[in-house]
Amino acid sequence: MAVTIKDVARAAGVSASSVCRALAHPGQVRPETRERVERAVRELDYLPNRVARSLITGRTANIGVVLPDLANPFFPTVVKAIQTQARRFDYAVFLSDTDEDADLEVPLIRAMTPQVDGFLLCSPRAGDEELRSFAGERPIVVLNRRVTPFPSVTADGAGGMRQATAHLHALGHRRVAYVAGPRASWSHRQRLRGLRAAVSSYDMELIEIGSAAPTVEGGIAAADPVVASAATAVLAYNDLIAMGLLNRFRARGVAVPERISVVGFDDILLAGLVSPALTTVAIAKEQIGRAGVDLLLDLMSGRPAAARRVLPTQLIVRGSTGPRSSIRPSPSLA
Amino acid sequence: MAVTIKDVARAAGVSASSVCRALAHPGQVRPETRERVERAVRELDYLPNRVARSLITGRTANIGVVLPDLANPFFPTVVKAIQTQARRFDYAVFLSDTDEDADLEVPLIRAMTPQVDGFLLCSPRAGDEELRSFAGERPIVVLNRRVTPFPSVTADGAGGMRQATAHLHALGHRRVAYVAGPRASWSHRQRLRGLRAAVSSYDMELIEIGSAAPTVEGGIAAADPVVASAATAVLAYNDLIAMGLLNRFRARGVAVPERISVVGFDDILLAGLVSPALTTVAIAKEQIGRAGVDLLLDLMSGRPAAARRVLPTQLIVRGSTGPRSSIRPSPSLA
DNA sequence: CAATGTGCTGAAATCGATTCCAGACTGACC
DNA sequence: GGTCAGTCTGGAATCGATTTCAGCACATTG
Repeated sequence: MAVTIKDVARAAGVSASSVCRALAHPGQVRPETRERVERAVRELDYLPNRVARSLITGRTANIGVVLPDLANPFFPTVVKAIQTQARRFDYAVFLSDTDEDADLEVPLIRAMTPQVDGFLLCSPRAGDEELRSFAGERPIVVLNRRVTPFPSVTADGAGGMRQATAHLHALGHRRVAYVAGPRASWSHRQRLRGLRAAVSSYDMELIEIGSAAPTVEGGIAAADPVVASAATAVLAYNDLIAMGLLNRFRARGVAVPERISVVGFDDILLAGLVSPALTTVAIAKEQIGRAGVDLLLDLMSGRPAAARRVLPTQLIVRGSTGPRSSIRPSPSLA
Repeated sequence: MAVTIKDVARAAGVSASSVCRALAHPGQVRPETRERVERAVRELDYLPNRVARSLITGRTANIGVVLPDLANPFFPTVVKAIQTQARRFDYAVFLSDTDEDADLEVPLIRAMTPQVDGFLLCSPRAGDEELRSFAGERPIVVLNRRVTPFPSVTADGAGGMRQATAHLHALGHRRVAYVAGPRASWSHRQRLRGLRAAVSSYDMELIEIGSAAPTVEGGIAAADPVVASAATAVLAYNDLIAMGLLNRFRARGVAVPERISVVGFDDILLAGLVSPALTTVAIAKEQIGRAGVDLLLDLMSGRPAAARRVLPTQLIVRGSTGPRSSIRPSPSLA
């Protein structure tokens, strides 16, 4: 059985109240008492039970993290940053993966509520209204999405798309395709908006290819429509889709970047290691996690912090993009 | 404020005890009482506070997961499987990333103890003795390592190395290098043992290259010593190291697989997408997570289950391995 | 020397849910 | 109609830690 405050009290010859005070408010007890308690704590290897404490103080020292898919390398990086920053302030992390199922989000959040002091919702898929229903309950910070009235941390997706479009335009591309991400994804909508604006400002043509699962498989499935579209460059909602495209292009003998240029988004760990290395828009994933924790801590300690942090994105040019038509498009295409 | 059992009791016109009974032991209350309670529960949207419950029942319905590095794609896959299986039995997951710091493991486990019913330790780095000190406390299942007296789920690393070695031998390789993983890693030691045995049974030569961090950077750093060793094939502790090798080899113009064959371990998500695609030993990562949860559930419900599950591994041959010396080793090498 | 104040301490209440126990009520049976 | 068994309910205790409150001991001051 675990050591409780009573065991310490008995060992130190004082009451439980004094043990508690000695640990939580050392100034309120006599030095001698404090020493006896400290000795007993050391001897018994006592660690206060956070669960019991949380019933009184209402503070669990846990934060809940909800995200759509841990298999997408984007999220582990964010979670790791969250972990690291949370630990610095003595918070532990409760994790829930919804497997891209929007309907699972609300019940999961509800179930976690009593065990956490606040939530970091990473790229939540549930509707705005559903999320808003939690507004009164616990502090919530939303990552990679904006939902009034919650503070949020997002990346400048539109800016990233602008950079990518400028890059492709400079390489001579005039007809580009976009492989869309999940419709429920705010990031997707934001990126698409930015892309449309950039494309039209350059007077380029944009072909939007269905909604793909944000996975390698989604990219593989989208590859053939992309080729059929006769675009000379393709932007993917994220790196996994882009890698799926690369994979299918290679299998079909569609040369990258000679026949078609490919741009990803996120700059996940292995984006630079595929071949050709993936040109992509980098997001400061660690910063998102860190900033999210910071905002949440502000919120939980009552500071206002109704902020919206937008982090810059940065185009990383690698081998998967090149000048248009080093090779002529295949004749079968208009 | 959240709805408590008292609110429900008041709304239903019964005592808190009856509310509790109506929900937990429906047979013990009159049907009419049960209905009134159920109606009140629905109207108030009441959800029992798991934290408070756990103080009495000693059951938190949480399981703790501790792992060394979420940035290694191997672990998110395992964690996702754990999540999925845990949710099926109504358990939530507490996650802790130790950042490969063995000294962090013990305090983290201790801190989590009161909030979880049991632990899944993934590839723990702490010493056997330290881990054993938790033997009395909470049920523990160890993944990717064996520590008496805990049940464990491991992959057959030695078998995987045997398959990989046979593959390389069949391709004509006689002098192979191994890029070691973290010394504290049980998997590393197990794989090395299997590799040594296999290599000597084939009468091949083995060059062991220092201990590398199990990351892309670790692989990049190990690449030059590998080239200098004049081995015609290299096995890496894991896929990340292997990818680092591929990356550095390409940068140096060392052709893969012509000049040197590369074999990874784990078969992480993107192993098949790099170029050349990585030959690697696949581990049933999802099965490890699932089996771990199953074992832990057995343990937590008092069933004995002092089992050691060993899952098979499977060599996946891709483009990074080929016949020896399609190109002669460079003359600078013996 | 009494009155007032200060510093510490322990008992008791609290958090929310659960469980044990005693008592109330119903129905059956003699 | 009275007794007994059985069913159901509410009150109280419990889990472990925290906090409030009252009281004790000692010191200071008039």
